[in-house]
Amino acid sequence: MAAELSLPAEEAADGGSQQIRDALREAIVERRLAPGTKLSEADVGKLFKVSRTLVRGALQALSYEGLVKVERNRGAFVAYPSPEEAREIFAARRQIEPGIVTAAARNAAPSDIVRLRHLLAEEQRLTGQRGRDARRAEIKASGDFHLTLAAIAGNSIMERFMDELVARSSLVIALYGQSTASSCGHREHEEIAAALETGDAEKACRLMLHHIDHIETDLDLRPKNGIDLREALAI
Amino acid sequence: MAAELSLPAEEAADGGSQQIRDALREAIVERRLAPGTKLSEADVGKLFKVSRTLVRGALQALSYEGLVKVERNRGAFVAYPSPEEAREIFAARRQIEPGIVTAAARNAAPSDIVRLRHLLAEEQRLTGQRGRDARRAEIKASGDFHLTLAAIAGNSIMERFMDELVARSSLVIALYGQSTASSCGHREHEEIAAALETGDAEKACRLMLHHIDHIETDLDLRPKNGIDLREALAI
DNA sequence: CGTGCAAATATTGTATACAATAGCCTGCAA
DNA sequence: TTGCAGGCTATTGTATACAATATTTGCACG
Repeated sequence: MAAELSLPAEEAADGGSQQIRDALREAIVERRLAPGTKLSEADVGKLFKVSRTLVRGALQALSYEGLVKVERNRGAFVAYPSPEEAREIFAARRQIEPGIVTAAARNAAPSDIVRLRHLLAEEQRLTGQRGRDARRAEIKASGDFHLTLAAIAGNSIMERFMDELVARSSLVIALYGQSTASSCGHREHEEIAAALETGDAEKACRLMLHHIDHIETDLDLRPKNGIDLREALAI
Repeated sequence: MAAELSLPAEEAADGGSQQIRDALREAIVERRLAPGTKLSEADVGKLFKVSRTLVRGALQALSYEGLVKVERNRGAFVAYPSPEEAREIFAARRQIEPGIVTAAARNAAPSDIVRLRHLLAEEQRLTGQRGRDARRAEIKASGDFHLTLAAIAGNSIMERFMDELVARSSLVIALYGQSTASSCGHREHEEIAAALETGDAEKACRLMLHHIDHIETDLDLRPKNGIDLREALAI
């Protein structure tokens, strides 16, 4: 019933709850777990061979970043963002990302540019491939571009905000994206990186805003009513 | 040992953990709980007459918004933001709040302006009073001004981000604020509200940035070494 | 055949019990 | 007196047990 969830067995210094959180998060962001999927505490616990206590902690954590919706006495579900939420997510990105790229343009060291270039190359490579796994990896790489920008910008708080927004965007695209093409225009990422390389913050900013617009334009934020039905039964 | 924590007994629809979280949050933001204070699970549990389970949930939640620091096998402490963190918090606010006021200027209905005016009046009233309680209430009112702006802006995600930033700012001011005067220049809030009332988004934006600058200028972000010492022993 | 109630089942909410780790205190030796 | 060693206590980490709440199933009745 539950999708396959690899447990990487990589132990961090923090509690085992963190590992569950990370595994679930990755599965959600990479869209292996569909929005609306129920995450039963007992089931997840059995998968990871831990008690419900730890699972609860992980689910609660994920609910704080909006990836999981917990309903009292009903359980946890992979978030199923409404069109309204989707709009808010992208509105938030439009408010936040210009500041990020501006700061990134100011801070970027040559090594940062290299890092970005590597990401873009990887993304490019994956674009050429076929198959579900390649698509997943591409989704991840595409998100990582934005997250790397946030890291370069050098404000860990903003970075965390972006983390949440990118993850939730992935859910939204999974639900409302219509173009068969990749999640994000890869070409636009390249242009942004180029602007950053030349230190042209203003241009990078503008490109980023266009980029976000393009992503959102590709969404079909419904009149669909099939969604509501499904939401009613799944959530 | 622990400061007095009122439990308002107001039951929300959500779990009892939420009430503990809210009570602790309020105590931290209003500076009744000093940064660095240890929050023992057993002690807090006894205060609220609940098991450690719920307390843990609350503490974990607070750690997600940066108000509490949880160290593995050591326990939870009221966050003790470093000067570096303080700078990041205000940098984030400078990146976020202009967008908020711009959106607020666009969205503000007359009733919103009324709400802001009420807040300002309350703030004004409290400024005139003396005593710790008045000071606490003033801190809260000052923060509420910024939060209300975020609410008016109409993006619940940005609102949550601001929630976190305002709360953490309160901690920073508690630690590094030096002016005996109130936390925030009250006068500046009034000017921002006035700009909003006339729909002058550009002006409101500019005033907000100045306002944030003023708050940060009032901080003494150390060469102090007493802080490090205290941090070493308390955290 | 459909509807509504009721017991049964399953799942979550909370508390408690047990395990593991950290910090402290005592006592001994140099 | 100082420094270290060892166990001792206190606190957190995790698992389990019990309680409360939803959901489902089955049956009776219209």
